Amino acid sequence: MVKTLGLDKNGIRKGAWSDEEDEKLRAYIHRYGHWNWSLLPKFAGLSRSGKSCRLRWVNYLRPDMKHGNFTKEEDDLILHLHSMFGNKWSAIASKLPGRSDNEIKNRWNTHLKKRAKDDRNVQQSNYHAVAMQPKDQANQIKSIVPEVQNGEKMSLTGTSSVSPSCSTLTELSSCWLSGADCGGSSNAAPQTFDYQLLEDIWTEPFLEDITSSVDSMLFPSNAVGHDLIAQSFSKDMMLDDEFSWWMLNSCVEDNNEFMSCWDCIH
DNA sequence: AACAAAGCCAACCGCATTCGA
DNA sequence: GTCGAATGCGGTTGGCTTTGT
Repeated sequence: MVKTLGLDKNGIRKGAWSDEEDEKLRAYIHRYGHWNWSLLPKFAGLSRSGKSCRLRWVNYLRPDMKHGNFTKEEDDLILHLHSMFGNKWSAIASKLPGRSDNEIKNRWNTHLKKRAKDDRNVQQSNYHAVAMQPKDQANQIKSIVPEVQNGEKMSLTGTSSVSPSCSTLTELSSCWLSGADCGGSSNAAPQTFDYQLLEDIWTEPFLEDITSSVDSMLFPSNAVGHDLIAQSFSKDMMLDDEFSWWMLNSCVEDNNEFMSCWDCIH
């Protein structure tokens, strides 16, 4: 499971850490802290590079580290955060106390990447199911939602805040299911849309699938996951903060701007 | 039982960024 | 402003373990 032990040309040890080395590093940092990673190994009596010591501490020896299997809630949170941050493992790790970026990265590559791909496929097939519905059902929806028929942009606020700006209900569904903004007036502050109204409209069985897909895209599928996310974000950003969502929405078209926007909201 | 393939994860490597002289 | 050292980050590797044949 670990790389074989060896020495490089400078006599620096490589490969798996022994219990003795762990104890030396732990004891040293406990007493003096990690004031300088480059000099630390010398003072701690370790034949390791500073880099290696730092990695060992950050990924394994830190006292607040959790060891063991990931919970479903943690998996859900990683999936959710990865959809926002991409491969920004340190950013994701900062939202999961006790887990290192390396651990999360491994978790993603070995388990969650496949699950995320499967989820996307499910969402796409739901979208196609909607697109294949008869015209009269689409007209029925339009007749109930005059704002949509008139081509006005709309967005969601409230407990399930998200603010795609779309001109038709189908377009709106498409945006939700793909996680994309529809474009248009993305720089405008969102108008409000009653989520309850949406539920009243979408009473047909096929539409129930959509609403659950939308929910699962916006949040992980279980209540505990919701709590975790809420805890994770509560310090930095309120999910139902309309301004925050508007800012994110207006930046989300440009991934490079997204991160700076995220920092800005903080 | 023996072997191969896939899964898993600790650790390494190289690059980017930050910091201090 | 420049340069080198230190630090941090993300991608990749290597080898042990588990599973399948």
